[in-house]
Amino acid sequence: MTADTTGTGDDDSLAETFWAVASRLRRQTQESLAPWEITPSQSRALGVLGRHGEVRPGTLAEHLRIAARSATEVVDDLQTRGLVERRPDPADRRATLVALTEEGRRVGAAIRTARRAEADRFFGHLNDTDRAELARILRTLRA
Amino acid sequence: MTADTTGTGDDDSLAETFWAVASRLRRQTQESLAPWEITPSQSRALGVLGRHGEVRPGTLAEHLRIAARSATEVVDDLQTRGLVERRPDPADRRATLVALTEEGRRVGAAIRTARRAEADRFFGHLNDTDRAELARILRTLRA
DNA sequence: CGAATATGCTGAGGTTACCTCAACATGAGG
DNA sequence: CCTCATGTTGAGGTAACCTCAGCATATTCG
Repeated sequence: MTADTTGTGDDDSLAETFWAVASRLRRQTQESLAPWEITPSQSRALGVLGRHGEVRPGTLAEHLRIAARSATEVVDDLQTRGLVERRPDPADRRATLVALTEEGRRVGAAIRTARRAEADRFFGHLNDTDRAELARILRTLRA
Repeated sequence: MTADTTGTGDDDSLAETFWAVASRLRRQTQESLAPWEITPSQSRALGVLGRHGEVRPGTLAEHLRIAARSATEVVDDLQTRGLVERRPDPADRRATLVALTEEGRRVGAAIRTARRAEADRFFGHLNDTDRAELARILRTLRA
């Protein structure tokens, strides 16, 4: 994974600055993930599972915005790592439910904490007003 | 390419909001690139070449922050599309210089314009003060 | 009810954008 | 001129996606 996926080198418009910051944040986030040897995708999946409880691969795929087939793969990986388990969906015998294992819950929580700490560190360089301003402005851009 | 490469699903801290915005911006940028059927990497390379004139593949790689070998590939692609050409480096017979063709210059400029317009549209939802604030705050985060 | 059709998962195999490693040519310093 | 460094590229690998096809089950409808 490299710096700036979006096609901008090093000049200086708002967009460029934005991507430069994004790149820094991504790098830092990635490092904070390293201790668990988990890929971003996997971590994302853990997040979804933590928030939604057991879900079917297809649903997971929607949340991750990837194809259903690809979710199967992510689940496979997490399963070999012992972080999730598959069980039959009692409501539909075609389907499978993916659920966190005890270990998965533990790791998921640890990651969430680490990520939060790391984000605080990152945005901690700002004073409170700036942080609030940034949040407000970003929220309007998110729409 | 998917939404949020960094492993965060859908909750609501500053970081999450930031990535949500990033994702929107990336998507939009990508669409604005579509007419040229050019990948983000290639567009990045065109940008570097536009800014630096002729460079060696190795130098290009540094700017793109990818391995030298991978730069060779990007150059190959641009060359088959007729956007760049390779010529021997008169100063060092091991080396090659990569330069924009006329067409490459044309396309590069067009892309730059499109990208700029698209960024204006994106950040245009903000009023002038907010835009300035955002720029300032992002610049401090870039450090 | 039974047939047609839709849905959920996954095997097989492809693509893209990277990577490393080794080969080869040339440059530079002792 | 011999050794070591440097620049590019062939060969081959990987991660994270993708589509398409197949199979099992569910749902709908005549």
